[in-house]
Amino acid sequence: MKRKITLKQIARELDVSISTVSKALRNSIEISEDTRQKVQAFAKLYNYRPNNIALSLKNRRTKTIGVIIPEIVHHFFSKVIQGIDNVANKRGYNVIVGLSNESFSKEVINMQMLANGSIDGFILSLSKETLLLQDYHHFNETINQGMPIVMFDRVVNEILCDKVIVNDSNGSKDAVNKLITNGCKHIALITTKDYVSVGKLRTQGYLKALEINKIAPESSLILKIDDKVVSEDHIEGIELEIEKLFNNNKKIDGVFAVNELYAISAMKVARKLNLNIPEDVQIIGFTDGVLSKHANPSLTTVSQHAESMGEQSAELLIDNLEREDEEDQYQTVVIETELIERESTK
Amino acid sequence: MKRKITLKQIARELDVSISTVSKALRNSIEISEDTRQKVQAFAKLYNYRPNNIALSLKNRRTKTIGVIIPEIVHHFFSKVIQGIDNVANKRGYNVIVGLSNESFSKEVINMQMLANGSIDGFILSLSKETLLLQDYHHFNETINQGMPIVMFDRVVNEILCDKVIVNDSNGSKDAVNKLITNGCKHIALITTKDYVSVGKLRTQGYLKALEINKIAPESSLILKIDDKVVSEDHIEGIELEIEKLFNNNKKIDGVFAVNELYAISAMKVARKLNLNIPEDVQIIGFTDGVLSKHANPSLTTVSQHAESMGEQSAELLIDNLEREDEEDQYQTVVIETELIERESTK
DNA sequence: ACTCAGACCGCAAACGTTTTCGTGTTGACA
DNA sequence: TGTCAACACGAAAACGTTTGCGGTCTGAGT
Repeated sequence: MKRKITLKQIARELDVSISTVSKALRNSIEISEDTRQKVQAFAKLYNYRPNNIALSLKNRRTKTIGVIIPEIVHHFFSKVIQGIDNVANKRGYNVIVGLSNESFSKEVINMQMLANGSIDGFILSLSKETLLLQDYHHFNETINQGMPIVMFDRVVNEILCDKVIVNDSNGSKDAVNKLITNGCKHIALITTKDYVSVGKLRTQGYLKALEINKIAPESSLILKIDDKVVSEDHIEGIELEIEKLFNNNKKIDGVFAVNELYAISAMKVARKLNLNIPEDVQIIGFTDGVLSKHANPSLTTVSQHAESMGEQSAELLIDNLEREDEEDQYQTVVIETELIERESTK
Repeated sequence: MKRKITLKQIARELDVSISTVSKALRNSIEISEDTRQKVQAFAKLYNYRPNNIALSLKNRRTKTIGVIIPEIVHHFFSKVIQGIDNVANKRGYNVIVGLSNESFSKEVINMQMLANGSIDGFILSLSKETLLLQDYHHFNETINQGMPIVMFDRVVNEILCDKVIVNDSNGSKDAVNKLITNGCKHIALITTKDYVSVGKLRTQGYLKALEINKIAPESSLILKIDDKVVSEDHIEGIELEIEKLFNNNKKIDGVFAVNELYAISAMKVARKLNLNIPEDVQIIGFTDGVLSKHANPSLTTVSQHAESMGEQSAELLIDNLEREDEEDQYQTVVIETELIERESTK
C-alpha cells in the first residue's frame, strides 16, 4: 500500500527541484524538452495527480458546491440534485450534500461545517422550521463573508441572492382552471400551513382561479394541514383529516392538492368513500413524482421541472463564482410549470 | 463583504504571533490566562472558524467521505444516502456524492476526481455497466493507494474490501415461500439479466423456494428483463414483456418481482387483463419504496432496510479510517430482509 | 549575586501546490 | 577575451493551520 505520490517525491527521485517537476508537468517552456519528457513519463508511470486539497488551499477555491436540502428521500429534491450534479460535473465542480431534515439547527450546523473553506458556494432550499422561525441570520452571515448562495423552490424575499423558483401560483391557477373547465363546481384545496412559502403561493393560485371563474371560495373547502413532522410518517393523520373534509362537504367534485402525497391520500380516501375517479371526483396534484405516474388511476399533476431547477441553480451559482467583476446583480429565475394530464381528470 | 478571518489577521491585530493565537484558541496552558481571554474574545467577535482546507492539508485527512451511486432519483439509494449522512454527521464527517448514472466511465471519472485528496474513503454501489464489463481496476487502484472502500448492495467478490449486502437470496426465498403457503401453484419470476448481482441472487432465492416445496421450475415462467437503460424511461417495454408473460401462461397465480417497478408494472398488467389482486394473482416485490406503500392495492414487499445499510456502511468506513493499527480485516455485513405484508397478497 | 525553574511566548517546519524572481551556465558575437 | 542574451533550472513565498522546541523573562531559593 503505497501512499499517493507527490511532487516532492518525483523531484527527489529524478534529482531535480520541485518547481522543475511542477513546471514540467504543466508543459512550461522554461523546462527543456529532455527533462519535461523524463518527468512526464515518470509521473504517468506512478499515476501522479495533483492533490486537490493543496490546490484548493493555494487557489482559495475548492471547485465544490454545497447543497443543503430538507430531505433527500423525496422525488423532487433528488431530481433537483441530479440536475445540479449534471451541470456541476460538466463545469468541473463537485457536489457535497447536507441534509437539514427540516430542522433549523441542522441547517445552521451544516452550513457552518461547509462554509469554512470546504466549498465555494451554496445551493439550498429552506427547511420548514427555518421558514416558521423566520430566522435567516445564517444566510446573511455567509453571504457577507463573500460566499454566494442560490436558493431554490423554498425561498424567502428577505435575503438578497439568486433564486430559482417555480411559478407556483400560475401552475395552481392553471390546474384549478382545468378542473373548472372539466365541470367541477365544488373544488376542495388541500394545502399546507401558510408559513410554507410554496403552499401559500399555491393557495393563492387556487383562489385566483376561482375568482376568475367567479366562483366564491368556501373556507370549509380549504384544508390546511400542519406537517411539521417529516411527511412519510403520519399519513394516517392526513387521511383522517381529508376524510373529514369529504364527509363535511358531500358535494366535492374536484380536489387540488399542493403536493403529491396529499393528492394520493385524497385518492385513497375517495376510493374508501366509494367515489369514482374521475367520474365522481377529479383530482390534481402538484409535483410530478413517481407516485403520480404509477398511481392507479394515474394522477394528473403539475410538473415543476425539478431537474431543470437544479440545472439552472447550478449554472447561476457557477456563473457567479467565475464572474470576474464583483458586480452582484441578483436574479430570480422563474420556471413555468406544466400540467401533465393523466387519468385522475376527465 | 469581508473575507473570512484567519489566524494571521488575528495575530496582527492583537500584536502576538500566529502560534500564540492558535494555542490560545485551543486553550493551551502555555498561554497566559490574559492573552487567552483576549484572543478568544476577539475570535468570537469576528466569528473565527479554522479553515477546513488548511486543516485537511495539514492533517492529511479531510473528514469527508465520498459516495458514488448509480442514480439518486431512486428511493433505495436516496434512503441509503440518508443513512450514511446520519452517522457521518454524528461522527463529524461530510458526505460528497457522485452519480455514475449506471455508466462505467462516469464511475471511473468520479472516483478519480475524488481520490486526489478530496476525501478519506469511498462508499459505493457499482453501476450496471461496470458489472457488465467486469472491469474493476479503478477499485483496486484506489485501495492500493491506501484509500478504503465500502461496497454496498451491488458488490463484487473480486475486490477485497468491506461490504454491506442484503440477504437477497434468503429474502427472495421467504417471499416465494409466502406465495406458496398462500396457495400459489404457478409463480412467475420477473427479474433482471444475470450480470446484475442482486438480480441473480434473488433468482436463486426463487429457485430455492421452489425446490424446497418440490415445485419444478418452469423456464417459461421466468422473465429476465434487460434494462441497461435507466429504468424510468422504458416502462412501456417492460409492461409489454410482462403482458406477454401473462398471456403465454394463463395459469399464473403468483408473481415475484425483483424490484418495485417490475412489481408495479405486473400489477398494472394484471389489472388490464382483468385479474384481481390478490384473489386471482398475488404479487410480491423487492425493495420497500414509496411506490409499494401507496400503490393500489398496496404491495407486499421485501424490505431491504436501506437506511440501515447506509448507516452500517458509514460505520464500517469510519471505523476503518479511525483505526490505528493497519490491520485490514475486511468484513461483509449481511442485512436480513423483512417481509412486509400488504394488500397484494392474501 | 547567582542559579534555576517555571511561565509565557515566538520561530520554524510541515502538509502539497503554483509562480515569481533570481542565478548559473551556455553560446554567439564583437 | 569580454559581454550579453537565451536557456534551464532552483529558491522561496504563499495559501492557513498545528506543534515541538527553544528563547526570554520573572521571581524565588541559596
